[in-house]
Amino acid sequence: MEEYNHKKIESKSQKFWENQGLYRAKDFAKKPKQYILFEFPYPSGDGLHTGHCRSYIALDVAARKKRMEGYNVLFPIGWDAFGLPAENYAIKTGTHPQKTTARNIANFKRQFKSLGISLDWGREINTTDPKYYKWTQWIFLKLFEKGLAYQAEMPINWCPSCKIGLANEEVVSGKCERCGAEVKKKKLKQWMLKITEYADRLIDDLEKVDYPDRVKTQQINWIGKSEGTEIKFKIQSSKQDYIKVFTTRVDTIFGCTYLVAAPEHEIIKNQKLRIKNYKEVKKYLEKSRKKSDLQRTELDKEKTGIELKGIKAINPFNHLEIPIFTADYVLPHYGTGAIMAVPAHDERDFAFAKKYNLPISPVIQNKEIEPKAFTQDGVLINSGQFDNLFSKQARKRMTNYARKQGFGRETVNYKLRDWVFSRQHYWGEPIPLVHCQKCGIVPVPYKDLPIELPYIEKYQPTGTGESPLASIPEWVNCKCPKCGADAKRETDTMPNWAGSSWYFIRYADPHNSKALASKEKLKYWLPVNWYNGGMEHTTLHLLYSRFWYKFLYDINVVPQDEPYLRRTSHGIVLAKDGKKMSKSFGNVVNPDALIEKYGADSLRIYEMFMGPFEQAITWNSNGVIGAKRFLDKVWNIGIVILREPTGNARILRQSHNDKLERLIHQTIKKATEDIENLKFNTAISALMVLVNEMEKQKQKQLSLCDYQLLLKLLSPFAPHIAEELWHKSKNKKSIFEEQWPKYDPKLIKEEKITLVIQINGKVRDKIEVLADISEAEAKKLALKQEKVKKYIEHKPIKKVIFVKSKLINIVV
RNA sequence: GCCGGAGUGGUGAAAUUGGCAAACACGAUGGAUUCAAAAUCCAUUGCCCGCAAGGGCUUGUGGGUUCAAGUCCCUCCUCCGGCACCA
Repeated sequence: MEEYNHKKIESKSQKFWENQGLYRAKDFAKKPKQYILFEFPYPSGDGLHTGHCRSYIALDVAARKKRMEGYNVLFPIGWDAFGLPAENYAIKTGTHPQKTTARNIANFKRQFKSLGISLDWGREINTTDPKYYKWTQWIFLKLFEKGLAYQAEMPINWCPSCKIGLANEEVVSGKCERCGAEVKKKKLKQWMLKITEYADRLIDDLEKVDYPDRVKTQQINWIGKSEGTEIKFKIQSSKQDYIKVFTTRVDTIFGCTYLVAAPEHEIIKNQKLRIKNYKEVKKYLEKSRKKSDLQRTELDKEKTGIELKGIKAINPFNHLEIPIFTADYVLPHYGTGAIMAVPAHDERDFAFAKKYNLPISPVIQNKEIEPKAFTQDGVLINSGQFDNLFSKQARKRMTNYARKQGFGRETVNYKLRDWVFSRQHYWGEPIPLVHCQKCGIVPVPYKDLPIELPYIEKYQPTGTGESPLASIPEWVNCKCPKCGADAKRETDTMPNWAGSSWYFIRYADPHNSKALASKEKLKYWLPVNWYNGGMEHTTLHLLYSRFWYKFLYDINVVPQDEPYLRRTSHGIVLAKDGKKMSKSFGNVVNPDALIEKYGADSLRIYEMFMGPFEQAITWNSNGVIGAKRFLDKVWNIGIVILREPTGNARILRQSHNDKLERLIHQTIKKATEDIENLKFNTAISALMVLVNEMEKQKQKQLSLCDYQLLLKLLSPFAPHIAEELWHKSKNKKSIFEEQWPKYDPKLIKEEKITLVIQINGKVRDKIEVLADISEAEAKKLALKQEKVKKYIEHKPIKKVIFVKSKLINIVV
């Protein structure tokens, strides 16, 4: 057996494909279209690692198969190239992000090509290209025009020593990643997008699409719609002040023994003079201000809080005066920023009440509340006129009552918050707005787009929290588009998510300078048929892009209101140490060396064979050896077959021996279905079984027809070697212009099967029988078997269970 | 704390969805080939008892349903992923 020369073959096939232009998607072709998409990569300086490759290869397998099935396939790529690492690298080294990015893209491109991914390079896009971000800015202006973009004071992470705003990622346990200083919150005016306006549609329309249940569940939970009641609690001996709470359990309100307000709640400021322990309260507020939301979350084991002494709230249902606390486990941006606490029927309240020795009064009948709160629905007690009602009914009546009395109403809350769209960074799309003293905020006219990022030499932060753009007067100073007076540009840029929220739309028509894409082309290509990406993007990117797509649908730009018909997600590839592959852990496996040593086809086969695609898996480079051996086998069978004179009867024969024919058709079925269902690993193992059988028969029974069928089935996985062997068997055209094989259901059926004989559910014997044997016959045969006789002896037969063409179970 | 997913040989895993547990690979051991090695080929490879024929056990734990459970139901344990304490 000889090894095939993968280096020679792979570069030869790659050149052939490039010359043929095989993977270029044709606009408006008559064939049915198929739009296959993976999340476009951020071109980092580390290049691709074997973890990235897995999902690209998987979609490439799908794309290649779809082409052979007669589809006009769009399989595009681009670069999500704005981002923090390039900017930080620029601050450190002075190298312009544009240069770094170009260098990284060239490296990624080389790697994609060396893997043999069948991308349409004619549609490559780059989010940092002004021709592209012109349309990102255009979409922002449309959002602004429709009132979906607004400004609000929002806190950012602020490092007082670096004098720079930090991303969450740059804050490591409350400290600045670079200098270690304590990170503070700093309030800044930020641009926000009203994604909450789309919350209901983002939930409801999930019904229209084919996403895995776990993805749908995550999105629904993230949006977190909950219907409940808002109740006003008056402050005792205060005319105007009150605290509004939101609750889904208004039925338990008679058990409310205290209120908790978020540290940011205005009541603390408003009642400052009456709060007797204000000094201590202030200390608590300062402490909690230093914590991120995440830290507040992490500290759940030790719930902290402090009573606002001197003021009391009045429960409007039973007029009891109850204490008010502030605690940082209550977040300011959910609901009303304050809660009513019912320790008897809420676990968190229960723990808090125990810690601070607060009364616990049950209002649901006959339920144990020790040692744990009873949190389910039940029949009300100690609730005045609402006694004996069941929770569900009580919620309705009590909400109605509150509305009539004017201290409450039915309301809906979402966990989802509006999208903070401003970044104080250089390397992002400039927000196309102008601040004019006279006219206020003025949008840049559409004809003046794009507002290009100026090319700068210094990336140092300004120290004021503004983006580095603020320190370029030539760029900042401009004329107001409305009145012509001196004005200043907005210096905030957009987040990374902006460009990635609509890139798949641009692939339909990437060079259009008149529109983000032409209507006709959008109609032809959209929506995306199959979108694969990581679970880590299920709640942010996926939701943001669905939001933008719906908005673009509303303003009549795109033809549907859902962008992706089918979403799948790959499991991450862990490094040998069981951790995520990451440069900081130093555990990254680069595909280049593996391609050099074993070839791209072997790497591809292993990546697909290593385990179930949707499950996380640990990388092991040794596995590539098995894949290489498999391909060597395919190569060597080919050598034997192709050496035979073409006139040879055996070689020409269409039909061969029955066993092989059956196996071939079974393999076609398995491979076809498995690829569609992301079961690449079992598709390959089926191919291995077929190849092992062909190997045995290569000298006698195997025909060229059989072998070519194998090559077609193998071609999506190992395209280079399949193409080469296809050409060796006197074909001029590409194997990818061939039809995907079809199986004959009649030929799949086994004639004979092994029938399992069980006695009392234990396997005792096996017999070869015709596949369609009847129960009576099977029973007769089974009872004749020596072993069976031995186990039955003289015991009476109680029952016989017969599963057609599988087993017979005799119960004695 | 909440949500989601998963626990099967030395390793990655498979199991037609309730019907022969361990397919297909990696690794290991023995043999062939070789001056030698690599590569390749052949054989063995879940565990226990047994010289053998053969028998028993086995899918994180404990229980249940069933003629039959890796698969369904309940208990507990462990690991992975996500998170913005969702009131």
